[in-house]
Amino acid sequence: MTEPKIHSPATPEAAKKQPRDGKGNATIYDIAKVAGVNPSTVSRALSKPGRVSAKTQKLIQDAAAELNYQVNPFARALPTGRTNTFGLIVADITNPTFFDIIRGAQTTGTLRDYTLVLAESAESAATELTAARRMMATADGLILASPRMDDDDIRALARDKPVVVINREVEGVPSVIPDVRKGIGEAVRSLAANGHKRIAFVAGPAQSWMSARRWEGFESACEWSRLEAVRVESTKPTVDGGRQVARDVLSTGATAVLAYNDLLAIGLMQELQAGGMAVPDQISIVGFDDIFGADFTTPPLTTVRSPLGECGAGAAARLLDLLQGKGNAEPEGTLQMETELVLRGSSGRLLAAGQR
Amino acid sequence: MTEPKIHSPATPEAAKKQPRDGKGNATIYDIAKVAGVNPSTVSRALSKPGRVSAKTQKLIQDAAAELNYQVNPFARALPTGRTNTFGLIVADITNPTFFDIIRGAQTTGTLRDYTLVLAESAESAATELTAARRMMATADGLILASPRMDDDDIRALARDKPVVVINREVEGVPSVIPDVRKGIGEAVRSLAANGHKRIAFVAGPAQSWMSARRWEGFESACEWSRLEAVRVESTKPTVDGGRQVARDVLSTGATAVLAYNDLLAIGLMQELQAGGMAVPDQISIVGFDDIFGADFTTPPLTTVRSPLGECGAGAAARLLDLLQGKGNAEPEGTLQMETELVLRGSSGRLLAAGQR
DNA sequence: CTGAAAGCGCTTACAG
DNA sequence: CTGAAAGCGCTTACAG
Repeated sequence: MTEPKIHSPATPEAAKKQPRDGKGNATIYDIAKVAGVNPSTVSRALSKPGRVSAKTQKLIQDAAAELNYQVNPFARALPTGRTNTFGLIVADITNPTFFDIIRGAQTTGTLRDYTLVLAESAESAATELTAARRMMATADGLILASPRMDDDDIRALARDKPVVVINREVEGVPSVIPDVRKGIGEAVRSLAANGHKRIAFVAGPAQSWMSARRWEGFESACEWSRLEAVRVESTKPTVDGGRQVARDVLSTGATAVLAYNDLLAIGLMQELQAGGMAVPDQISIVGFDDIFGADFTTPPLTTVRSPLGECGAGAAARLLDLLQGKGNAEPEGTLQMETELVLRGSSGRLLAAGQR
Repeated sequence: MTEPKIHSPATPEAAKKQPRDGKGNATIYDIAKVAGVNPSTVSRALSKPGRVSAKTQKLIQDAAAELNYQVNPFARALPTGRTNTFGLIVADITNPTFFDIIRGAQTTGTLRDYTLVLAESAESAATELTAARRMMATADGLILASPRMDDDDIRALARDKPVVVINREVEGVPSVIPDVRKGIGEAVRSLAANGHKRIAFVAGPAQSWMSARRWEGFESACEWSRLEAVRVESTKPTVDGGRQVARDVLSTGATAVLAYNDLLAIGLMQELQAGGMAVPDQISIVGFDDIFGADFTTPPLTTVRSPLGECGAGAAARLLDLLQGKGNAEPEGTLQMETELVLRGSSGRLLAAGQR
């Protein structure tokens, strides 16, 4: 009988890796050999400290350090099904609204030893769903920021693995949203205090969940302050959309306007100024979100700040709680983050013609 | 003899997963059963089409579709060591300079069936190295955008797996950088054509590789156009840093200034305007990068556009070529992307006092 | 072209 | 507390 042939079909890659830095990647078997224990003991020592005697623990730790051991995440993921990874899908990676959300999620993820995987839907519900499914295969859970897909798709995903939604409420799925009331209330009261009587809201996309909330908040705040609220539709929530809506805003006779978002507000302000109007002397403009660059304008934009970073961080915390079995108390509620008015130069008292 | 006991230690997770959506996750074994072939044939059909007869291929494809099969990326990664994942580390996730880089990398990654994993170094070389090592464990390769760590650390990483650097040149490591010459040349010629004689460069961080390149380009462009080039140091490359440097800029007597980046340019413009100066009538200001918001200012900022999106896309393409064994031709060279002047309102002809 | 088998590097229920 | 063993779901060299 000859020696048994050892197949090592998966080894060509390993063979390529070996020479890379002289010592290749150590495995728990290498550690076991050095420490003189069984590989399963090494596994226990490394993955759940406390289940192993202090002495062996140290032996193993030292061996691991000596060999410069790094766990192989795939090998770990295969039997457990967990990857310590969570996904975040945003509608548009170049939209500043999402920057702080990304950072917030990233930061709390890293703090809790989770890695963030980011994808973008390019504002398409179909792309979003594809990306989500793809992520579901590898990530432990998912955060959807301002998702475009419909509630049923979101619920279907949530049936598979934990999902947290930002900027939207979906029945049965936990969510984190900015509570617009406080910020809008402050904005409207500030305008009222400056003598404005009729103020306009420039709405966002018709299907936007958030735009509807903001309009509601606006209406009720105006009612409360006894101001006349008028509504103007925009074509798209961008700087360009803001420019296009300027005529309509003017024709309402409103002396102050709250825009669905900062981009609209900035475009509107640019167009009005180009037409010779003075901001805020002739018209006050208030944005929404306090995105990066909101203070680049002249005058800098007054805006209702959305706590986007906190939303991202809150969503991540929520998701990780779910993954780690905490927070069973209120797994499906909505977490509300407070908004606040950031008073800058684009809003103020109306000046009579003679004062200008 | 009793029935052999079957240990299934790794199954509690699977058991938890099963009920989730009624049918659990199908494996190649399930497909094999349905299609009536061996699992290894399924594997071949799914991972390298063409190695299997057309008939079996179809059989397998249909079974996979019917079972709604999704590969398990971890199971695939374990024997092959590949994950179809690449990492991108940026210094600051809220710095708009990186937005387009991220998007560019993301887009070409998705196109080539790779997933982007994003991390942030928070401007710290140490954090950056930690994040990089961590990513190296799971990703197939790495892109470093404006890395803060030193050349040796980068080379050490590159010894392990393919690495591509953006916005910096590191000997022995492939890189993608904007070629500043064309854009700066255009900017300086434009200023010269508008009658400026002495122009200032507001430098970025002393250790910044890019700032040094931009200053060099500025100097030689000025020499070519026979303009006097003066240099002003800034404390930090932010809007605030721009404000602080205004006095120094004024004291040089320059009538135009090119700033290391748009943030500095915007801060500088705000401070000068606040001091009563007219831009561009009394002083022209040109930024660098064309970040989001550069056109929010009044006047909108003239700037040298860096093709950041293309840099991200180019770096990703380069990395994936490396991973897929292409591009052996020039594995270590520098890929240069062209810059260009974006002429907006903040630069122009100097007006004599009487004309203002 | 296809089957049978070994192996990737971990984790964990089962016995001591 | 620790060892021996099975299993996670794939891939691929080896034989037909």
